[in-house]
Amino acid sequence: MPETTRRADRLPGTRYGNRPTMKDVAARAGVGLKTVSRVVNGEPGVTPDTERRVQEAIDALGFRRNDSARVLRKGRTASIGLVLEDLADPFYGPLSRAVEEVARAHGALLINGSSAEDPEREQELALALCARRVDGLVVIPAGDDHRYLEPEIRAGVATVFVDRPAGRIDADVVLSDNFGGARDGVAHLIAHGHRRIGFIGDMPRIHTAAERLRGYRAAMEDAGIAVEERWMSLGATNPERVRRAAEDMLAGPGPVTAVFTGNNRVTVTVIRVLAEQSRRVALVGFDDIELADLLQPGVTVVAQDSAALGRTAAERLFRQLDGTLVAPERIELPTRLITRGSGELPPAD
Amino acid sequence: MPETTRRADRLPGTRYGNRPTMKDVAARAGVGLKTVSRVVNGEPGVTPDTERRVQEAIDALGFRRNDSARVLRKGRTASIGLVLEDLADPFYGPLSRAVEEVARAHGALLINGSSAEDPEREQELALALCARRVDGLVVIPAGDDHRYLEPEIRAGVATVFVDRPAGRIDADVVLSDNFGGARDGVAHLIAHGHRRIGFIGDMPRIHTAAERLRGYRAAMEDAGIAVEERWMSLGATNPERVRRAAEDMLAGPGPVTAVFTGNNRVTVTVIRVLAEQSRRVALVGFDDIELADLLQPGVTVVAQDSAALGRTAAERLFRQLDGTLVAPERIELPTRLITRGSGELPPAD
DNA sequence: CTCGCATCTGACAACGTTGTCCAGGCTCTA
DNA sequence: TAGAGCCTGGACAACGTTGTCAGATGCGAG
Repeated sequence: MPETTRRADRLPGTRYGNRPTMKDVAARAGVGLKTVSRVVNGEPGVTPDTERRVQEAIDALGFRRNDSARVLRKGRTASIGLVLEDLADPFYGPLSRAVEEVARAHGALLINGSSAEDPEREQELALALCARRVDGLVVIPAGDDHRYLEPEIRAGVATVFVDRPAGRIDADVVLSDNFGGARDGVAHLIAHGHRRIGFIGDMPRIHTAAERLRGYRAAMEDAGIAVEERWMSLGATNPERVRRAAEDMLAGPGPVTAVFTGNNRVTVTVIRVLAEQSRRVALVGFDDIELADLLQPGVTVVAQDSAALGRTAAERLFRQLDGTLVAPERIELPTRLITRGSGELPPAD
Repeated sequence: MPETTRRADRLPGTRYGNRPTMKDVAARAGVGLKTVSRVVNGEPGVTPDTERRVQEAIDALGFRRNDSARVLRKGRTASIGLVLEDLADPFYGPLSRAVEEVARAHGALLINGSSAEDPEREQELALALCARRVDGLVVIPAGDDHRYLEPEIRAGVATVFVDRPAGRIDADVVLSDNFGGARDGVAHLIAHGHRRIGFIGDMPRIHTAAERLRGYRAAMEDAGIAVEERWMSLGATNPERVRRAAEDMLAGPGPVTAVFTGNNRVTVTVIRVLAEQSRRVALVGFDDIELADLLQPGVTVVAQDSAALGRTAAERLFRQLDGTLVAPERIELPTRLITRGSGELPPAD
């Protein structure tokens, strides 16, 4: 099969396996080094005939410009970094994709990494990206102290935080209205007659979790309901703990008649638990989930627009790079209550 | 608030805003350039006292090694590229994450980009990554001719294709058993008494779609069932077309009693359509979907392990870089039929 | 006290590209 | 035909790092 390449063809040994450089192209085309550079970059000042000869040499040698050298010379990498929690989480896919699209529109590549919710790993990753001299950084914080980025920001790395605010530095932040969204969601349950309402969320050291908890408390207080300690479960990170927490608050005397869940992962687990109950328990979840409308009953959620979060953050980042922006700002995007049935169930004591 | 940094502190003007270099560190510490390099890279041959002085200078200046220059000198970037179709697709999140974890274990960063199913964009992206001198490339092909990668592969860029095979070049490929999975899924429907079975899938120019279609045809043929043209819909890419296709094959004389869907997006749409039908129609879908078990009925699927695909591909890529591998190979991972109810419904004529 | 050796340090070139600047050849005009 | 001006092409330095190699320093042994 003459039309294929076998790996055995590859030149062994030397670095990059003897990749041709502009010098090689110049020699082959019989022109100067800079002339090749001009052709490659589409700069003016090359006669059509010379350009053709250079182009032929490029094609013949399979030359490809070395962007590392280019970056070293020019000082801009045309790439931005994205540090997020977990790409496998359905919440971050669209966000990442939105950031990528904006980057692409600005001719930049996106490098991303997952912090796995570990502050140390977040720092390690962010600094590795800075060492590559990304032009900017979009960070979904795992930690709560970002002073380690001070030298980078001072050195000109555009930085925007998303989903959670930065810790101890003054920087651009784009978030959802976690407090308001949670308060509205819980108020919705109260409006449908519930008073014993459970809350299952992430560790309060995570800003979004703390804000949503605050929203829950605010809604309850507004309604004059005293929250009992056992209605709340914080830091339920894995499905087993969420399950136990849900079962606990559904059992015993004075069980909850409704549950507010603090994020999509918790919601999914709680849906399973509720499906096993004989009694109908109301549910409102933070974050939308796919197929929520097809379940019985449909799942009422407080939805945030993760793509909009990413897009807004990335656009702001490039405006920093343009020099258009000066003062860091905190942008809060609204959430949307989507009623589908589960949040409208009446209390079943 | 003395503990925060304001962007206004940033030095204006010069490239990178005056980022300190090893030279600056050396000057401040009163040592030679190479000594700084040694400290930064943890090379031996530096007295503790000197090391301390250098470290102090590094901290004082906020120095961070410029990896672009390092790459230029060393020839390895310790980064790999991933070209996939759409990060927002739940199928690719875990795959990407798996690749990232393997890369991380090898001390490499992951740069990824979405091709949006456009061959031209795939090529553009892959070559941009090569220009950055990534050490390797994991590609989920959108196009069917990858000869443009020949010079790169020859130059030593490790390359692995995932999910779909490479076109016109001989390279490592990791895929799911699309043919077998689809055949088993359709056979499962036949075993439950169905004979008029619909197939809704992607454009057959996409390898996975073609294979799954082939599996459908094989299962039908094995059972001695002549497939009617109007039972098949190929190239239904957006929800509207899928919906129409499903409605068409469910209407008219001799409607299908079961549907096999070719990917997760199609499955989701078809679930919606079936939910509106008065008659119970059986369904088996390719790709698992979240909450499939909680629907009424649960959705029977042919599941592929996207994380395993990513992990296998990345591991193979690093083995190429180790020099452990020689001959390109085609690795096929098995799929798994998960029965949840929708695929076990009897025909309702 | 001096030599030799081991240890530590630094000068220098090179990586591949781009920006600056100058040389040479051409055209056009007087 | 000579001079001015324009256009094209190329020599050279610089970007920040690392590998090479030779010099400096200190210590112990003879």
